[in-house]
Amino acid sequence: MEIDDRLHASGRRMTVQRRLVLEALQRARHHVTADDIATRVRARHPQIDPSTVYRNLEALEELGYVTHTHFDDRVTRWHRADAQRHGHLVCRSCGAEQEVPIGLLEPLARRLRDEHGFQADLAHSAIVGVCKACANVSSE
Amino acid sequence: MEIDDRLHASGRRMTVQRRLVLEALQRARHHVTADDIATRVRARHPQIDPSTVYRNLEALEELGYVTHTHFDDRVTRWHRADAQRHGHLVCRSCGAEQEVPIGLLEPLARRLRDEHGFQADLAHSAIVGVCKACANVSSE
DNA sequence: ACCACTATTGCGGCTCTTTGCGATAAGCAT
DNA sequence: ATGCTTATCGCAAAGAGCCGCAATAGTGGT
Repeated sequence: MEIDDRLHASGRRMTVQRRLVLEALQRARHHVTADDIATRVRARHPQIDPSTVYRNLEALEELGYVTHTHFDDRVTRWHRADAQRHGHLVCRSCGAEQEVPIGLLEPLARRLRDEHGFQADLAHSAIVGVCKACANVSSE
Repeated sequence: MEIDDRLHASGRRMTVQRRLVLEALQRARHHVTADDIATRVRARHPQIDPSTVYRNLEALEELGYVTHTHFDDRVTRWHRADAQRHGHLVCRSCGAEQEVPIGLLEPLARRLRDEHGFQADLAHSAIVGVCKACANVSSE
């Protein structure tokens, strides 16, 4: 189903602003912040308010078209929902980011579901820790 | 080792402000926001600036005396580092919070360590998902 | 007790994000 | 095309957190 139809089906409207946010997200490969998007959109259309970008990301997320992930610097990053789902590892020492297959996180998700009835979304927040490189340095 | 000594050993000083932040954290049982602390401290000592509280929490964290955890709302919560470590489950639908024993998260941490050399701190960010109650409601 | 050194503070200001509100403009019916 | 309803927008302001800077005050040495 087309984006426009999905918007309409949920009682929303397609606006110029909405389309621009969407396009910016299409072009962005991965993990961009709302501020990034706002900056890109405003580069060509300065009259568009940042808050509009934030609100549109939210709307598009409710529609299931985009998703956000929390990284450690408490910055939210957005990407298209059709991208391959994956977990994120972030090093608290050097900031390096690494992606891991979602399957790796599955066992924990299953256990939380079985033992607590909790349907965890383990890709929603990055996993913070110390990466291999930094661990080696600090143990020398 | 006493807090004062640890401070000195790291080239820091013990100040009135530092002590007040520390005391506020002692009294607070769990998971308070920096703003909570600031408000409590400022109730009796209005001249203490909020930014000082933020800086002190950071300093005390580097010392290993306090820790912070990210919940799903973008507010960071702090607690004493000597408290029992545990994971957090947060429902994205109703906001309910639940604690789970850290042991539950261990298998994943071990796997990340073994397969990626990554020392994960799985208690650092809350795990977001849908709690049992909300899952039941939405499936009815 | 006094000094010098510098960690820390309070203040002002700035960034990123969210929210309230009146104005604007999609999308539907006529 | 025209009007109506109301989703959405732009703007202003607030909230959370951070940072630079000049003034203040712990600390260790004399």
